[in-house]
Amino acid sequence: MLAEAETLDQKSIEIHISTPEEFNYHECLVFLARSDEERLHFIQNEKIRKLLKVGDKFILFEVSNPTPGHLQIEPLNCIPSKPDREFVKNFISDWFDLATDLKPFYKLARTEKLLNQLVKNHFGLRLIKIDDLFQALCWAILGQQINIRFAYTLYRRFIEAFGEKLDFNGQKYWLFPKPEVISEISVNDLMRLQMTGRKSEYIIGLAQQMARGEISKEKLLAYRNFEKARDKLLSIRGVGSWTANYVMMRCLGDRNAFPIEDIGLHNAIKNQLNLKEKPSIGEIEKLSAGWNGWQAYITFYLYRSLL
DNA sequence: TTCCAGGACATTT
DNA sequence: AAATGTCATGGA
Repeated sequence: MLAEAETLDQKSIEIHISTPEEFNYHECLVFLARSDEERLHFIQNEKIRKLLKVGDKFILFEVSNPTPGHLQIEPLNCIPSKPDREFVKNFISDWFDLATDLKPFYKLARTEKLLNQLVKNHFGLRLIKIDDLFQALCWAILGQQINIRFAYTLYRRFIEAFGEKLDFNGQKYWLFPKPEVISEISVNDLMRLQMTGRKSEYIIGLAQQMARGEISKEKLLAYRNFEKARDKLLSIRGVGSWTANYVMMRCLGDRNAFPIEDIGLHNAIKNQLNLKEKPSIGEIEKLSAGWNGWQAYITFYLYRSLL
């Protein structure tokens, strides 16, 4: 298949996306490269490879930033149709949150020491999104009350056990498992991966709700009201305030989402301000009084500061 | 070995 | 309502 593609003009199948002024590819790459257990994208030589499935077609592509101001996306395993190219383009734009104008955030940052440091250190970092709602919720549930490193181990095992994959030139590229698959497995199937009984129940219950169509990203976005979407998320067993806000931030694009109970957030603030102890929720509420509209971005920048 | 980790839920006061 | 206990395992 590649040979066939190579006989064609490669330029004709490349996709280009122009990037805003406040965009730094490398800053985003550092976040994406934070774990070697990652299976949903593959980074090598500043290039990102990712697999998507559109209908029943696999599309494997490579993202790079050859010159400032735009991203280049090169399909590797196929010659996508025009609608598929548009799909990939939209996916990348959402993944790197390219549509958000960061100028007001950076203007706000000049007024506060904490924000000023973050923006100075990570200029151009975008809030890396998790497109798939089931994936975002599972990742958050896995991350509850355990260290991120172990959460990543569980995440990798889950993907390798139940996800689809494409072999391409000796490398495996994975897709996140589908709710329809996970809704059919047993708690023991997940406990074998070292998940706790609780987490296993949460994830299977969630998968069943999503497989039945009771919960979907489309339905949540159709509310056009983040409060209602949050309430719906909170109705899911295993989803509390932290998880709901985390998913609002990483998947649904709510810039006001603020997982204020987040231990990582607490540690990041402690580091940035050289505090002796982690700040209390009350202290963070005071500290964040002027962050309206940018809580999600600030949280993401604080996560980045921990790497 | 102890304590903690990007919490949620059930139980007890 | 608010505090306390439980889940449960790897990592530092």
